[in-house]
Amino acid sequence: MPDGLLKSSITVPDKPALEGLEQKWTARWDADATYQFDRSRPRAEVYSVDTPPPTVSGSLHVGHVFSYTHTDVVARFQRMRGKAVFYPMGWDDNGLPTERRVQNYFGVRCDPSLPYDPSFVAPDKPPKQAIAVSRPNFIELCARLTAEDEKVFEHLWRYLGLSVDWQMTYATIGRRAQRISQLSFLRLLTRGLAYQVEAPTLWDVDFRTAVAQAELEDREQPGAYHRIRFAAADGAAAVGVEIDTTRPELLPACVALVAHPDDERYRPLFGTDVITPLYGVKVPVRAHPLADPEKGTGAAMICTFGDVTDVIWWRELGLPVRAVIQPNGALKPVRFGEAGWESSDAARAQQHYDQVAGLSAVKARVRVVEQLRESGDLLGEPRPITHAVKFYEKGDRPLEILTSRQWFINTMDQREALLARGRELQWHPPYMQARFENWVNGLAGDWCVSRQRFFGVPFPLWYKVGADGSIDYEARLLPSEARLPLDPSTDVPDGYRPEQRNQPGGFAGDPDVMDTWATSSLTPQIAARWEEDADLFARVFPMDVRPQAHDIIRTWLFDTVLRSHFDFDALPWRHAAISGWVLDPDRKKMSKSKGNVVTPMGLLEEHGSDGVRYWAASGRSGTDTAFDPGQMKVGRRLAIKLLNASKFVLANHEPQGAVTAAVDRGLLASLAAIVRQSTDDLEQYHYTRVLERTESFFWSFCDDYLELVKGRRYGDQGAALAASANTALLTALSAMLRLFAPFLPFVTEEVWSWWHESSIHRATWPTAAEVLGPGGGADDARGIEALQFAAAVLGAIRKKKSEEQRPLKTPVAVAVVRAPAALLALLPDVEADLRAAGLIQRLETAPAAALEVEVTLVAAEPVIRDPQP
RNA sequence: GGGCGGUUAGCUCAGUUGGUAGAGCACCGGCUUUACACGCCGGCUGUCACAGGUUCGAGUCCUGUACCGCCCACCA
Repeated sequence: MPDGLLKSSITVPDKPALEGLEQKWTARWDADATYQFDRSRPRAEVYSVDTPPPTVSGSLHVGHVFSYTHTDVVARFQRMRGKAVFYPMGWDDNGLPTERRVQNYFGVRCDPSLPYDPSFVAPDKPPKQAIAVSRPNFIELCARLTAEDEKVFEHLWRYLGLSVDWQMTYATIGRRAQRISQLSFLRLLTRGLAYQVEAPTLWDVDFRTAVAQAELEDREQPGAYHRIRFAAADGAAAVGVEIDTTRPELLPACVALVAHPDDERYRPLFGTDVITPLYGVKVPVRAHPLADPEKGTGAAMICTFGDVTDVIWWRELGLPVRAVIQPNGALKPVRFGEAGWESSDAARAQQHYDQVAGLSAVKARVRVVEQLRESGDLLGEPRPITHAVKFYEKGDRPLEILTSRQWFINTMDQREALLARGRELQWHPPYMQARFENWVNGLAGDWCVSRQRFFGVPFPLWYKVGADGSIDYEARLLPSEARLPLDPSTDVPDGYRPEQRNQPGGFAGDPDVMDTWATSSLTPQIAARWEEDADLFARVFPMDVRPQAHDIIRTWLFDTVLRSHFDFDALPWRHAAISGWVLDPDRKKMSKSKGNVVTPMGLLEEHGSDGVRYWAASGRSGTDTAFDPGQMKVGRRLAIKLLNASKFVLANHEPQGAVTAAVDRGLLASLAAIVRQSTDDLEQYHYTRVLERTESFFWSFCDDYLELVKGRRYGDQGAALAASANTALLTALSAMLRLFAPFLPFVTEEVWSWWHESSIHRATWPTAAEVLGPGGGADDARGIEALQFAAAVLGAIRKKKSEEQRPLKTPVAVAVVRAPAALLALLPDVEADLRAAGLIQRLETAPAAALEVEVTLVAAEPVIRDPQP
């Protein structure tokens, strides 16, 4: 029984309505475990989804509703195709956004040096002065707040009708995610694919943490070129070098000047030394091909570190480090004259520097410029410019580059292998693969995965502390995998006692947490319960699809491919379904402020979940889509129409019998073709076409077919032909509802329940053979033509009535159908239906080259109007 | 500077191997038609961005240009 269990009798409400369907059916689906994953099925019969875990510290906006609907449509289709759908839901509650939200919400700040206070209770209202709490206390607050957020999210997802298995949830800060993150990391470490190194690192001075290349963004900022003179070291006054810089405050960090090897202006100076203004520090003039003769004066100041190019020069020219920026962004104290800070006039240098030490970069810049002006080393006035500056995407101040000890995961060596993985993956739409290749080809360094933050997955290891109390980072103490997850700030390495923490001869925990992407990149492993539930893992991994938006191809998609490549030497999924964004009507990305005005729940309540899903499903893979409440209204109308048309079809379903009438066969044959195309399209993630075609078919079903068979189904042409109509109606309705079910889960379930015991979402996806029934295909081409012919004649009659502004129930005195002989030959098949539907009293035919219908209406009754006063 | 998409009706968009330009919305007109007034019927609307080329024939294929959007790189 493809349709599921039939009820013993059909019950149709008098006035079917959409109101309340969301509550009614979400409760039923939950009670019936309609979307529960059947884990008895082998991998070949499973369709598994690597659902994107939304960031719970943010709020859900229209874009989420949009893209999650796409995934749900495909998941529902696969379920109806007979697959056991593994459709988990994760919550991304790990990382900086949560930290910030918790700080503001509770009025606390994390101080990792404090001990855990089990009796700590957060105040009702956040105090003005933030309360310092320990890392475990802080994490408890994070967990508490995210748990509340997750409830709100889950409610919205259920209301939207996502067919998620709510037994299968995870959180990126949860125990499982921590264990898997740590496990994968330890294995990478053992294989030499993760390593720790002290090196220049991108650094956010507000969050005081390292960040990764993938988390950068450019912002246009005002700045200025300052031309500064460096005197020659040997005192030859005529010789000096002028440079342009936008960061004069880094002058004390200058370690060399650089120009292009072929630049004739500077060739004589290569190998000589110059003296920094203000500080009198001797720095060499060097040659490097990355220096651009066209920029500024052609010579540049190399500082440790002003930008990424400085790092390259520093490394390739073997220059020393002379760092001045501290982790908090302020200039650190420096003693001129000491090693590394030798000066030709240490007292003068110190006097200048003391005025900027402790200042932020921006304030120091102002002061340094004043000093340069006073000393006469600033040539001309600063020339204002606007230039792009690198920011951490969540940060407020430009990134600095600091030398620090960080963990990295090897990526640069894997480029070729990753490009091959990208080609192996099936992208929807295919052109999104180019984004991936672009990113891989543009990688500038290995992935920095350590963050100097608190609410994240800790690195699961310790270091030995030497007899002198210093940490020996080479002497790592690694736990056994069985101990994971663990927190080295509270857990103790094997063979040590808690009192030995941070003591000479004892141990110290790694202080950092992992980049949130280092955990998110393991979502397939987390959802599939890697190394915990081997049976489940084998049934769902590698997964079938990763749905996600295009802006995080460089992060989430790339990182996940990388981790799976390392952990399994395989792709984590076969398909990547890339969704677009929701745009404001003015074509800008839907802004957060606007997203908050138009809340998803408000939209769902106003237009109905089916109406909103209808709009969402009109957005093709990869294509940005305009926010359009008009389409939601259209979707809602479609849902209402489904209720009413279904009511009509089911109102009179007896007798049933063989489908023999031409238009009936034509209807089912057309529908069979749609079923075939829809199945193919959905297999290829082309869901928009399926909705369009099905909708278009459904409207012509209502407008033409229903009108044509209205009389016959009640027995006007005898029981056999009534049976033909009723069977065709019921067959078509059943198939259409199932075609609509992935898109409009609520209204289709409601209608289905009028005559079925079980859920439409567990029903079998329709097939062409089922729709055509026994003997299908015999006369179907003729049937399709007959139906189209009849609809065309009916349309001509309506047009005439409309033109003459007469009611549609006006009888037709004479209808002359002129058409080619082949068409006219179909007339006997449809004549009775046509006469009834068009109220045609006399039907004549004549041969003609093209179809043309001449309609003469019966004379109108004289209209008697009351005389106007 | 490199890459990727886009440009079709007032708006949002389809257009699948090249064969007379489509849908919905909006707009206009009409209709109480026992499934639906949360409805029904009908109508109006186009130099398919521009310029070349291939072809009997181009929205569709090729070349170039312009504009819009996104990604990346450079940013002394």
